[in-house]
Amino acid sequence: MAMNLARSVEPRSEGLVDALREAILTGRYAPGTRLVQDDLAEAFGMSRIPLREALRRLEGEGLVVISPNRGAIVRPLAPKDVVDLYDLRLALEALALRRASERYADLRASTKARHAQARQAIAARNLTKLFRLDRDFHADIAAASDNPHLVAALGAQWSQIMRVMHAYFQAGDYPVDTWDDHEAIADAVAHGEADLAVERMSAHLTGSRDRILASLRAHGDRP
Amino acid sequence: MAMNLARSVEPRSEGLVDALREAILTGRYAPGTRLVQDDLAEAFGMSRIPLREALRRLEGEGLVVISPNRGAIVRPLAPKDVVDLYDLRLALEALALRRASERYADLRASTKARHAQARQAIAARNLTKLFRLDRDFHADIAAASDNPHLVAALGAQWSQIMRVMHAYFQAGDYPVDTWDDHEAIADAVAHGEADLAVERMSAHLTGSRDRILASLRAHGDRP
DNA sequence: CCGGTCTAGATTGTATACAATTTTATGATG
DNA sequence: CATCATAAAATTGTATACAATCTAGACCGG
Repeated sequence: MAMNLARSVEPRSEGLVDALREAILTGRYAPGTRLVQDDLAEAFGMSRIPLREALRRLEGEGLVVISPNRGAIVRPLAPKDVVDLYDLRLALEALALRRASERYADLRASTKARHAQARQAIAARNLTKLFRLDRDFHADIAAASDNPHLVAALGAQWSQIMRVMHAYFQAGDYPVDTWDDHEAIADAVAHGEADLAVERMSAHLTGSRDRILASLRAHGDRP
Repeated sequence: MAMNLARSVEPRSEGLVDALREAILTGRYAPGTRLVQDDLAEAFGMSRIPLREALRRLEGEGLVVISPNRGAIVRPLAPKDVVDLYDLRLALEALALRRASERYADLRASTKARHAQARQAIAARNLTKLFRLDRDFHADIAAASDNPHLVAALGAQWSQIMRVMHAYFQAGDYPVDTWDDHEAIADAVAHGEADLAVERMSAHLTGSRDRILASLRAHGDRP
């Protein structure tokens, strides 16, 4: 019986993947960083076996590059990646918006709630929270598309863009009109106006991208 | 000084990933199949350590699902996946076509060459070769987009769709007008007519998808 | 016959140990 | 000083062994 409410203890490598991914997305392990197995294994208190499996997992996700006999590094990022990623992202977000609009998905309430939270987070200079709120909006749209494969593709994109932001952003750079944009997009979706929603998303993403590229040029091209 | 022309012997797990992926894409390991580590390790003549790493890699690619303490299975496929995958794929292919059209990428020669090869492959009933020729066309468009992230996304899609085709196709079902479609699309791209290319691609993919869905309904819903 | 418990077998998870390879340090040589 | 050869150290790759967990079947009371 004892029906395992605590859920069988997950294998070491499970939580490890999440911890490593988190560290990579937030830039604690910056692009290009060498991931030495002995060091990481000691840092996480386990042997290299589960660690290596976690690295392979992340390799499959595109966050890590592994060269035979030479080890793993956090996948590097170049300015062109920013352009390419946003180009791809817009195509994915547009599809998600169209599918969400078809069913008049109403994300207005949750979007508004996040807007309020964002104000607090801005006041508290809580950048981590801002990232999470931003992600939640886009994740909601993805979920509303009712297409798990699209959700996965957008998730992969988000990971890369998160890395870009952490690599090229300074805390102050977070655009304040993000949350107004979100509300405008949610409005369009709720009214089934897909084209309008896509147009607004396009402006939103272009602005975000250009801000990253500008801050990149300002702070030096050598990230 | 013996400069390693033979390229350092790649680690066991490298070739293994390719071999496993191949087996999954061609349906030799059908969707839902349990991947028992001991069996696979023996089959490939190695210990479970490199094998497990290969499975993690494929998990990251979305080809395999691993449950803690219960093992890995080939990721299942449902009819809805076919719809979702093609929906996503069209968005990706459309983006690739637009970028390729911007630079008037001329894929007409290689496309025509493949058309000729396809005729031979059809005569020889070489289904594997047909798949490869089909993939090459779409890979060429992806490459012409000059966006590695888009290439990766399309590659992931192609993997899943390959699985679908092998799961739901009979040898005879390969649509013969595929190669005419390809030539028409390449023409449009070479003339920079992106909208036309996308329209043709849309028709091409819709036809392909519907043929899969039909053959699915015909041969029973229990793949 | 049904549902539940228990144990044996099968299977996965990981630490240890060692082999293979690459990188770094060293010194010899021109 | 630059360049190459060589040895030592660091690091990755994998087999073995064993612990942890799950699965299947035997058994039993109802």
